Amino acid sequence: MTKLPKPTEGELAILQVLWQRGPSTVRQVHESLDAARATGYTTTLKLMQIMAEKGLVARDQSSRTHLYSARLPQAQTQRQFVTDMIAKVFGGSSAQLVMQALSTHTASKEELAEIRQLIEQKKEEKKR
Amino acid sequence: MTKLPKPTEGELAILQVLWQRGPSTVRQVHESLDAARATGYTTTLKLMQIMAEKGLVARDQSSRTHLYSARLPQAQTQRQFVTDMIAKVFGGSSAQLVMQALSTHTASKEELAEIRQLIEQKKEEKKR
DNA sequence: AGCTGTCAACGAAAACATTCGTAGGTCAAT
DNA sequence: ATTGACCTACGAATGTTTTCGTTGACAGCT
Repeated sequence: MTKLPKPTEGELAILQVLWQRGPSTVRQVHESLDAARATGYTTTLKLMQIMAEKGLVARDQSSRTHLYSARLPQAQTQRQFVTDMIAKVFGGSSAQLVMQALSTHTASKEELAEIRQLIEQKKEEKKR
Repeated sequence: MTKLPKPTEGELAILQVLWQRGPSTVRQVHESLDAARATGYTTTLKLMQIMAEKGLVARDQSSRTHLYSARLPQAQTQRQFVTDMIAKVFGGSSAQLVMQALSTHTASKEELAEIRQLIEQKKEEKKR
């Protein structure tokens, strides 16, 4: 298993769509992106072709309009970015990242409860 | 007030040093970086000059060896990156980012307590 | 058969980021 | 006054990412 490269910004935007929609054609992706990125169709196509080369996406060529799907699980990519960011922006402190995220971006009551539960669990683990 | 551009990777590494050390010369920054980045002195210099142009750092030219300092508070930059990342990698869900960070990167007991406290506070706010 | 709209492929330009060599200035010690 | 160490400035090469124009193929319609 060759390690896949870290997606660039543009690639990330595409992955986001693929994760959300599941396997999609270039046109579908391009249209989903349209709001966020003002860019031509061939740009999206090219990017997706490059991603296929890199192995970031799988491509089904059986019909004329190819079907692309993400090869990386979303969670794994998220982990990669979080790790990177903790090192590069938070000087290694994951707690600082969490605090920053929590204090500026409010979560719902349910989410807060979920997070709290995770913390309790972590604390239990510490005791042992 | 002109909005400052998002720092690139290399710039971030330099900012990191400036935040930690306070105002520093190019040499000091370069030496601090040395472990992490295998790059020549003039590369660091150039990067810092560019950052000065962009407004990311302030430069005191009064003595021959210039003194550079970060113009952005660390917390503000962290906020910028977190916000960006929530949008681009977590599809807008801050809670997911927090969960991801907490579950893969363990924090100390004290930090966990601190985070928990912040959550309790948030929950109180929700009630009102 | 000829037209039209849609597609993938490709190549090249443009934009951006990183790297370093070289030159010229200043300062202090010899 | 010359040398050597150290500094900034500048310009150019390299590398990476993004962008798009053009081409040729295919499919459906008239």
